[in-house]
Amino acid sequence: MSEERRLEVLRAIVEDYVATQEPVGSRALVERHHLGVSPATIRNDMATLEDEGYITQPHTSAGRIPTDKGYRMFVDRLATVKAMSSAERRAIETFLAGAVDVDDVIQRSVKVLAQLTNQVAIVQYPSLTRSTVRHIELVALESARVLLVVITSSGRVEQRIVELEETPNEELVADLRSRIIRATVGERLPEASLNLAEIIGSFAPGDRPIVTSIVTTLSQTFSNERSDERIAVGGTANLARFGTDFDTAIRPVLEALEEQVVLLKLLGEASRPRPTEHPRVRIGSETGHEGFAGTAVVSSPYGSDAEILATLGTVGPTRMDYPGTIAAVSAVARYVGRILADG
Amino acid sequence: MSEERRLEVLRAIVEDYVATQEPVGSRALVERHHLGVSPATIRNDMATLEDEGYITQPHTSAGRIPTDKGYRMFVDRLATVKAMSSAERRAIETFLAGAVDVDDVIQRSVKVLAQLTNQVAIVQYPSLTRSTVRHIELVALESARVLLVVITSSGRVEQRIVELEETPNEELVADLRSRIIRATVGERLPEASLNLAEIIGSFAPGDRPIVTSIVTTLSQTFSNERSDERIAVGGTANLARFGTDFDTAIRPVLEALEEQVVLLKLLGEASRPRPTEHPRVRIGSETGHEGFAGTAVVSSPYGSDAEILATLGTVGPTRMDYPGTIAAVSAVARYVGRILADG
DNA sequence: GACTGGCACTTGAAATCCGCGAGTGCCAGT
DNA sequence: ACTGGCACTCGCGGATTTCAAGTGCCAGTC
Repeated sequence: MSEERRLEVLRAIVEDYVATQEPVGSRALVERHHLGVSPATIRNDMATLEDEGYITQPHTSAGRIPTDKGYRMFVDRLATVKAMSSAERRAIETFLAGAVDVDDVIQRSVKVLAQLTNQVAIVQYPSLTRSTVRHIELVALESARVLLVVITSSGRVEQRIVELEETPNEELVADLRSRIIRATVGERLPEASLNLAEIIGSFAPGDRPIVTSIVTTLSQTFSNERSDERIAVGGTANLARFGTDFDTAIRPVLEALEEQVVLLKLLGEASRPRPTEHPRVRIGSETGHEGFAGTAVVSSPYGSDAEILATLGTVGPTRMDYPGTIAAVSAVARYVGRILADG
Repeated sequence: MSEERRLEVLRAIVEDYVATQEPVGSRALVERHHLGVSPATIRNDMATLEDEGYITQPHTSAGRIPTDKGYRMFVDRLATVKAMSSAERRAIETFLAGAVDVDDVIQRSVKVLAQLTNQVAIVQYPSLTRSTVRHIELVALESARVLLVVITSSGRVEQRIVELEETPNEELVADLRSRIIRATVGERLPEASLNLAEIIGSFAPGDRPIVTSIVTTLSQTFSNERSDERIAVGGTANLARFGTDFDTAIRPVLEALEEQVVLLKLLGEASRPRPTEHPRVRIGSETGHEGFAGTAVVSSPYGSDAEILATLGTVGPTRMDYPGTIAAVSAVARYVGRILADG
């Protein structure tokens, strides 16, 4: 029996199972896919595939369903790339282009990704640590308060209000402002943070207290882990597709979706390994998260050629349309990256 | 048979049903609550209560469960207020006080509210239209771009970048900045928006194009509906409590949670009617949203004494712990209001 | 008149049983 | 290497039964 046909059978099983959600038997297989052989032959192939761990039967008298290993094989070697239609591409592009600010871009990305894939979509906000400083503004407010505004290359704006001991005079603020700008604009945030430390020394000792508290607050803002953690989630209504048993299938995912830490782990590792062309796919236990049996994550970094801003992706049942999902994630990542890179 | 005892029975039924999630029969009732009468007597009361529409039986041979009308009666006249323990109050307060910015306050509120109530929590961001302008800053960026930053009384910061035809000179920007500040600071956003319109005329015709595009962008920002629509949702894993049937019980709620419009309607109407001390409770059809049968919303406006900033609340099954939920919503609203009012 | 004990009746939920059919593995034959 | 045939397995759906919780009502008591 040929290795080649056996893989063809595996592909057929995955496709049918994804389409019907039901275990697929040898008869149905030959009927729907014109493999030129009889059911009995297929049965032999299936037995071998089962021995090799690619498929399994839920119970003796049922058809086969793919295992995680089976899906893995499908994704790696069998799936044919399914490009988005140009109409779809244009729809995504114009929908995203209509956004008014970064927040809006992210919101729209989540929405469009959820709709395209019929899955749960998650989009990480552009990372701060990976962006550069575009501009910084100091604004003296009433009663010894100063507002700090930081604009990053990705268009994100962070602000912070500093409470001072005494109201600083205008020249000091102006001076400080221009020095800060000189020291940080164009730098990546971690470097900018370092440069800031040196500024303090250049001021008269009398001004030090004020300068120090402003600079340290700014520095904290640059290295703020929390703001790296922002993530938007959408399409949770699609959780229905995960299965009927709430407690084993749906609940764990819902809980994970509320734990940014978990989400970040799921997304964060997407960018690291071999820089694949395609989005990264993790199936079942590959997600490294228990309760995610039966769940697969498709994720892709986004950004410009020069820098990766963050990651986005979808979470769905392992029995998903991989080619379609991969295409959608990939397309959305491309457009979001393009839009946010321009600012 | 006394009216008084009948209401006592209703209260007992609600409490037991909320606790056990199971229809409650006459025997169980007399056992758990020391009403000094026999099951038979209770049965008579129950028959009457059923005639009056406060309770119903799912099927003939089962116990009774409260109807929406029954819950309504319970909430209005039977529920005893359950204050939060001072430990709980302190926990809420310190947790919320740890927030670094408005965004963080909202995130934390959602989290704490969801945890306290074991329900889905929703918190609306402070409304723009109801706040006043605290400060406005214009910053000339590179290449004919100007950054607008608006700080509102509630601490929210909105920013927008304007692309101009040509780079404005510094004096113009400074002049415009001070006039804008004079015209808007301290005003509510809608009024500020009106005042802005008058500014344009006071500039030399040559400067009009630049002034106009800046001012109109600002004006749009003030009246931006979208930013009023921001809502944070949390505790969706608690949806499990809604019931076991995903499609009829959980799905509709999940879908509603993704539709800000719906959420806003649910929350938005909380502030309008008779200004009750307590949070507003809407039960089942009272939510005015189909698919919300079996669902109740507890919501409360928050803000300072002077102004209402926005609304927050929880969504849960009608069989919820009303006293506890009301207390939690009320407490969180109070603390969030206090924190955001200070800025 | 209000309450109670007793009793016949209803009815859904859980347990049990059964037949059907899809699907399998294996074997002998081409 | 493939195929047709066949005996076998076994879960699912439907029907049937049992069980017990709960009710409504009535006659009797305080």
